[in-house]
This record gives sequence, structure tokens and C-alpha cells, in this order.
Amino acid sequence: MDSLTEENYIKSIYALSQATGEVFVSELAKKLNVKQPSVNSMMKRLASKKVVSYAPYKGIRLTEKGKKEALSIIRRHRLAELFLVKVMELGWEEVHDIAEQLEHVDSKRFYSRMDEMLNFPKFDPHGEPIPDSNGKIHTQKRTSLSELVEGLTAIIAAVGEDEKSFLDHLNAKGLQIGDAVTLKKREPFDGSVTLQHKSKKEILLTHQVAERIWVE
Amino acid sequence: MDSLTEENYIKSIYALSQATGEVFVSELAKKLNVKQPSVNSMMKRLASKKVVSYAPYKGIRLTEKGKKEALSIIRRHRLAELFLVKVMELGWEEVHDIAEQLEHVDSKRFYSRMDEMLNFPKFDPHGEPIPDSNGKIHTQKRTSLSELVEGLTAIIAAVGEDEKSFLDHLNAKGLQIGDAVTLKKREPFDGSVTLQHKSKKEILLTHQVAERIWVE
DNA sequence: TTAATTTGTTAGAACAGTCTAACTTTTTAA
DNA sequence: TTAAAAAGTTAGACTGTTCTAACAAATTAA
Ligand SMILES: [Mn+2]
Ligand SMILES: [Mn+2]
Ligand SMILES: [Mn+2]
Ligand SMILES: [Mn+2]
Repeated sequence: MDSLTEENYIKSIYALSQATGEVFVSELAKKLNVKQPSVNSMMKRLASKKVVSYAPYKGIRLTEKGKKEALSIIRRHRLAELFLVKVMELGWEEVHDIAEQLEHVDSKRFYSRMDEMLNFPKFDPHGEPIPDSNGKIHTQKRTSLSELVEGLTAIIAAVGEDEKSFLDHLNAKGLQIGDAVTLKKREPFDGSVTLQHKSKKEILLTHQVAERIWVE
Repeated sequence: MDSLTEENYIKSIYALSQATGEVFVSELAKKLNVKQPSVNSMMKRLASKKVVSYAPYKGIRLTEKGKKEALSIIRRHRLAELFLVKVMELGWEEVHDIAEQLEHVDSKRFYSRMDEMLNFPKFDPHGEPIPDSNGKIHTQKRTSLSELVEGLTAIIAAVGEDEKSFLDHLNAKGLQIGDAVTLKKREPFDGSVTLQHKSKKEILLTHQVAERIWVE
């Protein structure tokens, strides 16, 4: 079994290596708020556990075993988030921090009951896919609001971040998963976008925000 | 804030010092499955945090601050157990181990939602009282089945243990909180008791089991 | 009331996880 | 293509938690 600390490293390695298949020590250190030598010694440990493969001065990659573990942690995190929203009626902006803790609870029963109560859900409250119990995850590629063609209407499918401050911002703008929005105008100067929302209101988002909203 | 390890020490000190107000190093060591010197150094740490008061070779006692912290942990544990039974429909025999983990989750919202969903409950699934959010707990003294007068009928109010093996045994005997039982006979030789149960069945319990069942 | 036993303490080591300082390798830019 | 900057590594120290070995105090039994 992995310690809480090891689980957090594994999860971060998975997240940061999504694009290229590998992460660098410096990136991991920044993400986890530790110094590089800490990452270094943890990589030795995880390599000896066959969770990552890594050669000095080269990028870090998860092994098959490591990927399995990562997906299992992500599954627990996302199931927990959805449970907190659907069953416990907490806001989508407040569940991430609690799920960071619940994901480390060691109990098959706890998670299988969540899964049942939620009727084997496929997406978390932020639109992220929930890996199934075998670690299968279907990642469909989505368009970001920052690249949606002007004049088109699309449905908000996911948000690329679940930090409270970002979600508070979306709450303030009145945007939620599932909402239909029409892209009225994109400013060429700064990439900010004006949306027509079902609420009739016009909503202005900066590029920084728009690029974190995925539509279908 | 206390670490998980510190919280577990505090909870055990509270439990073991219930009767006399103090615990001994040897008792704590046994309960926590550590050696005496480990307890010793943790007591120094907790004393410096003003959580316990303790002088070398004397018993260990919680300070007022320590008692508050203990009751807060116990509240979280028991709320979690009840939540797991009532909301998540797990069995009373399987919730203790999960609650051992959930009690360390740091989130007021998580626990206040549980409290609301359960309608501010007073007892956990094993009949133990749940301290309120100010740390008030009402401990009523109860009679053990091992000292109930022959011929009398009483209601099972609580069980003095929540280990899976013990509760599995009660499940097998068909006993639950709230059940009415009549004490038919107590064997003078070994203290075992025969009960008349609402299910019509006669149930035989050893003294060891009977003394852990509290009735009103 | 002395001796044996039990209980508690100190000293010192170990492991997980982190850090700083110093050094090496790789990458980037002049 | 060399020099500066960035990234990675090693060594060594520190904290939290635990252990074993050795010793001291308190309790119990002879
Ligand atoms: Mn999250
Ligand atoms: Mn999420
Ligand atoms: Mn319990
Ligand atoms: Mn209980």
C-alpha cells in the first residue's frame, strides 16, 4: 500500500504527464510545493516500488502499475466530489478540497456504495470523466470556449480546473455545466469573449477564463 | 492543528481515562499497539502542546483543551458512523473502520452537512451518544445485560464495543439496538444468560458478550 | 522488608519525508 | 561554441514517529 504522500505524488505525475507522457522534476516540485531534492528522493522510492520509471536527468514516467494506481486515486477523488454534490448537496466549488482528503480513505465498500448510490456515474461535478473500477477512462477531446467559432452555440461540458476561486468566479457569472452558450464576439486584441446565455444575459469572459471552459 | 497520530493518542487517552480520570503509559501503549517509549515521547509532545498534563511516573490526564479536542474527534467518528449506516446503508458492523479514517477529515462543512442530513442525531449506530458541536455529551448510566435481574424485560440501548467481530456475533444471534429482551435465566456457574427475544427465539449469550450489552 | 516483578524513562538508532548547500549535467543564449 | 542559466543530483541535516537496549522507580510478593 502507498502512503498518502506517495498517492499525491502519483496523482500529480499522472496529471502533469498527460500531454507528453513524462514530467520533469521541476514541474512536480512546483505542483507539490516541495523542493527538487524532495522529488528526487521520492522518485527513487517510487522507482524501487516499480511505480515510475526514471533514469537520472531524464523525464519521469508512470509504469503500467503506476497508471493503474493513479486512475484509482482519480476515480476515488471524482466519485467523492460527485457524492458530495449530489448526495450531500455541497456546492461544486467546495468539494475539491474535501475530496483531496476522501480520496485517501482505504475502503472498497465506501466507494462501491457511493458508486451505487450515484448510479455508476460517468462524470464528476466539473465535467471530468470518472474512471471505471477497472481504470478505464474515456477522454473525449473537447473544444475550449476560447477557440469556439463566432456565432456558434455549444453546451458547457467541463471546466479545466476545480479550484474554489475559479468556480466562485463562474458562479458569479452564472455559468454551470450543461448551460448552452452562444459565442457572440471574440475580441482580437485580448481574446476575451462575449457570450449569450440562456438566462438572456450577456456574459463577458477573459481569455484566461474562456480557455478553461470546455464545450461540445 | 494536530496530526492524525496525535488525534489517535488523544482519543485513546480520553477513552481509557473515562473511569478514573487518568491513564497509564502501559495501557495506552497496549491500546495503540506501540511500545512504551513511543507513548512516553508522545506525552512529552502533547504536554508541551498543553493537551495533556503529566508528571514522570504519574498518570496521564487530558487538560480542558485536550478534552475538547477528544470530544470533537469522537463527535466526528460517531457522526460518520451514523451517516454510513443511515445515508449510505452500510451495516453497523462495517462502519467503525471507515469512521476511523473519516474522523480525521478536516472540513467543517462536511460534518455540518452530515449533522443536518441526520437531523442532529443524539446517538451513533452502536447506541453511543454523539457529543454536540460544543463538546457536550450526555452519558447516562446504563445496566449491563450481565447484571439485569432475572425475569425483567429491557431494551438494548447500546453495545460497548464496535469491533466487527463482536458485531458479527450479535448479528448472528439476531440482536440489534432497540430490541426488547427478557432475561430468562443466568447461570451462576459461568454467568452466561438466556434471553427471550421478540423473534420468539431463545438466545444464549456468554458472560463476556452479555457484559458488553447495555439495556434500559 | 528485602527481592522480584512490573512500569516508566532515557539514550540512541531508524525510516519517511522534507529542507539547504554544494556540485554536476543539460539547455539556452550570446 | 563557449558562457550563463536552468534543471537535476548528492550529501547532510532536521522533524515526526517508532523502535530496542539499558537503566530507574514503583509496586507486589515472599
Ligand atoms: Mn477535484
Ligand atoms: Mn473535479
Ligand atoms: Mn466506532
Ligand atoms: Mn460507534
